[in-house]
Amino acid sequence: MESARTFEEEAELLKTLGHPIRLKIIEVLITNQSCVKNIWGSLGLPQATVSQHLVALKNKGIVSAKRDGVMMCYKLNDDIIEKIFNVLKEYKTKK
Amino acid sequence: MESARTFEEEAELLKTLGHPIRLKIIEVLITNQSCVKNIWGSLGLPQATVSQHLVALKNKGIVSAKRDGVMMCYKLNDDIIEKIFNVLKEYKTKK
DNA sequence: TAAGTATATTAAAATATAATTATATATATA
DNA sequence: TATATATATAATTATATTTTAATATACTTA
Repeated sequence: MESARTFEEEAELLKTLGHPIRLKIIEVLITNQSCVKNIWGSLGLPQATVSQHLVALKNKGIVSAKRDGVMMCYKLNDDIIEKIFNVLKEYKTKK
Repeated sequence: MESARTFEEEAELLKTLGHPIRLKIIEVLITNQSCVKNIWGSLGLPQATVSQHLVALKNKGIVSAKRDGVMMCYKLNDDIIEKIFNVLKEYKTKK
């Protein structure tokens, strides 16, 4: 018998995705994997801010990182992120 | 020409969905529309808690309410919610 | 209209999250 | 080894969210 779902993990995932900067980062990573400098450079955001959001994404397993020389290269871990992102494109606010 | 997306609204939507109680409420509403008492009764949660989460969901246009006598009947507003919910079912944490 | 039921609102306290600035670490190269 | 570059971490401050309890409102029916 299946016990009632708690949705704890699913909520964590959505909550982590639910930040404008993190969505922008994900948009970048959907196209290509990318190093940190590339991300903050293209988004015009402070390095530390981006780095902290990347930590948040990594802690939830949404992205993973690999060192390449001086640079850390981030990529999306799971197809599910792109799927959610695509569903989101249909979204229009109804106030 | 299209200016860079801010993802403000999308982030708000995901952040609002990203709470375990609200996901439970949504799970109930995917099956049937339902009055408040039904929701807090079946989830075993305080009335005020459920009521406040319903306000949050309504403010984002995720649910809408209609009075039926003493009762307020809530339903999901947008297919997109069920789509996100379905994508979420594939999700397994990678720590 | 009084009493009961269903729901909403408010306020307060606890906790969590965010941005900024400063500093630290790791690697590469002269 | 000294220096530059890329990234991470920490501390601080500001803001937002969550929960709970108490109270208020709306409707129904006797």
